[in-house]
Formats: sequence, structure tokens, C-alpha cells
Amino acid sequence: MAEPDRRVRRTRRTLQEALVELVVDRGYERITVQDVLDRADVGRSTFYAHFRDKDALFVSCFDDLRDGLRRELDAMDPNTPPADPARPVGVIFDHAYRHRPIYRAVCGRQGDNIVTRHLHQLMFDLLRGHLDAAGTRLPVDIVAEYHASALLGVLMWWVQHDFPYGPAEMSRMCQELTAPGVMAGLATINAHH
Amino acid sequence: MAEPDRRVRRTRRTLQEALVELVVDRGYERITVQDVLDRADVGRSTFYAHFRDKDALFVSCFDDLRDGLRRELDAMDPNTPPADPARPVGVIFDHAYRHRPIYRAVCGRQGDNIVTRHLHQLMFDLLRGHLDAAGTRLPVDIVAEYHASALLGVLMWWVQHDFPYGPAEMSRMCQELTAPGVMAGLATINAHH
DNA sequence: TCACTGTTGAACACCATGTTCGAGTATGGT
DNA sequence: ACCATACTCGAACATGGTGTTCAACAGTGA
Repeated sequence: MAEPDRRVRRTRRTLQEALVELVVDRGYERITVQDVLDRADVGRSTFYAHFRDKDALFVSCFDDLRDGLRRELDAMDPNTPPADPARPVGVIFDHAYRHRPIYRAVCGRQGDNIVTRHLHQLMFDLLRGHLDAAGTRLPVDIVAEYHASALLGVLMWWVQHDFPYGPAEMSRMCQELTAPGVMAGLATINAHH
Repeated sequence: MAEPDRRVRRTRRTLQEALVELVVDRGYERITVQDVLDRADVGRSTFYAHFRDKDALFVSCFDDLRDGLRRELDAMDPNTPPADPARPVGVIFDHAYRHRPIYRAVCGRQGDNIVTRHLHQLMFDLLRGHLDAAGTRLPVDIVAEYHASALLGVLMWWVQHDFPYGPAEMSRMCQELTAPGVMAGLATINAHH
């Protein structure tokens, strides 16, 4: 169904790979479209036939990845007891670990914010969903924002420091850090066990 | 004391104010040097006599502010019992509230990372200092990173949502969110009271 | 084989950047 | 009030990246 021309696939893939490679060792800001063209060995007009600009290409690099992550998350969400916010975090760390090269490109240099914003939003929504169901004493947005930012920060720290711990370990540690804060913030209906 | 020429002060201040104003309603990325020149009514060559580029000007906008914040923090640090990590947070929220316009410019649009990185580093160091003294079960860097990112995230959320709560309230809520997580992460030497 | 669609590279207009320089102007010290 | 000094101005310029156009060419799928 509307399977694109083989050349199109080849071009897009080549450009994406070239950009990721360049970002890894030069940082996103210091890359010109021409750099990508040279590395990918693709004509200038071809580039603009596919992407509006450098940003569009960069986003497209991450799109497949993000879709994959979201699919993994959606797939597990209904299967889990609703009060277990630890599992999705594990999925995210696993995902990052499996796709190290691209995550390195994304988080590698200081906040190349184009993409980290997606991740932030994703974590925020995730947490907000869990918290909305559970009910919180403090404003939900604040609790969600707090831990979403925290998790994203640790994730980026992890990537930037070259994955010094395993994904399971990271997930466990984050869980230990998140749980007490969230528990304390939950509605105090059944506060005393 | 090398007090600079009055004209120099005037020029620098005018350029800084112009940039902040422009950033507030257009976002940092969408501003050209020429825009700043027009708004400030300053000659092109004059600009480059003072600042290497747009980034340098932007950083200089924040420099006084950051120095002030750091001074406030340093001033109170030794007076407080070392195990009270709540007070500095209050100082930061107060500072942001007092300087709303500039914080709006800094955090206004999505991660204009140039400056938020300074704040991030500042919070990280702060927390790291407290935690190092107390000793943690989990790696100090991770605990510090977790809560530093969280606090910065909430701070930016607060600014971007137009300060919907008072600074004291924000500080209190953050304290409630941070304390249990940090406590749980402290070395378990005197775990059972 | 053939119509179609993607690719190419050169040429182009455009815009922002950062530098240079000579002429004008405010400043602070005397 | 005066003057040397240091700052400002604006126009002109070189540079470099962006995004578009077009006619010739090449790969694709049927």
C-alpha cells in the first residue's frame, strides 16, 4: 500500500544516517545542510525534495524511534496494574540502551532541545495519566512535571556519561527515587496502612 | 576601579534590554542581530565592539542576575544547619519571582538552553554539596541529578505558566516532593529513629 | 520496452553575519 | 573651557549558509 519508491527509501535513510553520524561528533548546531549532503553524497535539490530543512530531517530521524517507544509503552500499559509506575520507566531505559547511537546523538551535546522536548512531553503524559487515576494532594501538573523532568534529566545524564550502569539498574534506582515522593504526594485516603 | 565610560554602560544596557524585550515576544531563535540593533537604536559596529555575537549578549543579560542569585545562596549557606536543603530552593523561587521579566525571557520559550544549563549546573552543585555531606545509598550524582532536573523542570513550568502560585507555595510543594526521595536515599545509618 | 518518477548539479536570489574604516561626537580629567 | 581620548556611527564589503529553479539524466516497476 503506497510503498514508496526504493530510491526514496534509500535517499531518506542515507540522509538520516549521515545527520546522526555528524551530530554525534560535531553537535547539531555546527552542522550545515551542505555537510549532510557531502557525507550522504546526495544532491542539494534532492534534500529539499524530501525535507523542508535541517530540523525536519532531524525530527524524522527520531520519528521511527519514538513511534517504537510509544508502541512498547502502549502495549504494556493495560496489562499492568494501574498503580505500578515503575514498569514504563524500565521500558524507556531499555529502549535508550538498545538504541544507544541515536540517543547519543539526541542527548549527546547540551540539550539539543528539539527532541528532548518530545521525550519530556511523553514522560509527563505518562506520569500524569498514572497520577490522575490515583489522585494527588498537590496539583497533578506539578507532581508530574517534577518527576518527568527528574527522569528525563537522569536519562540524559546516563546517556551523556556513556551508560555507566545497566538499564535495569538505572530503572531500579529511579524507582527508588520516584516512589517515595509520589507516595507522599498521593491522596491521603489510605495513608496509614 | 576601572569604572567604564558612561557611554559604554548605556550601550550595553540598551542592547541587553532590547534583547530581553524581543526574546519575550518572539523567542530567542527568531531574533537577528539587526532586530536588536533596530530596537536598541545602536550602530552595527558598536554591537560587535561589545559582544562577539548574539549568544554573548544573551549570556551577559543573565550574568548579573546569576551573580546575584549565587551571592544570595552563598550568603545563607553557612548560617543554615547543613541538613536543610529546603532553604536554598526557597531562595531560588524568590529570586525568580522578583525578576519575573528576565526569567520569562530565559524560560519563556522551550528550553533556550543557553541559560537553563547554568541554572541546572547551579542546582546540581548545590544538591551535590548537601548530599555529599550527608552521604547517600545510591550514587550521589544520580540523586543530585534527579532532584536538580526536577527542581529546574518545575521552576520552568512555573515561569511558563505565568506564576500561578506564590514563590513560598512553590517552595513548600517542592520541598514536600524532594524531601521523601532524598531521605529514602540517604545512608541508612540512622534509618530507624 | 516504456512511461514515470526520483535524482542531479549548477546557477541563482536572498538574507544574516561579522569586519573595516573614516568621520563625527560624548566623556572625564585638567 | 579645553583637549586628548575613547566611543559611536553608518555604509560598504566579504563571506557563507539557505532554499529554489530547471533541464538533463537515471533508476524503477509494470
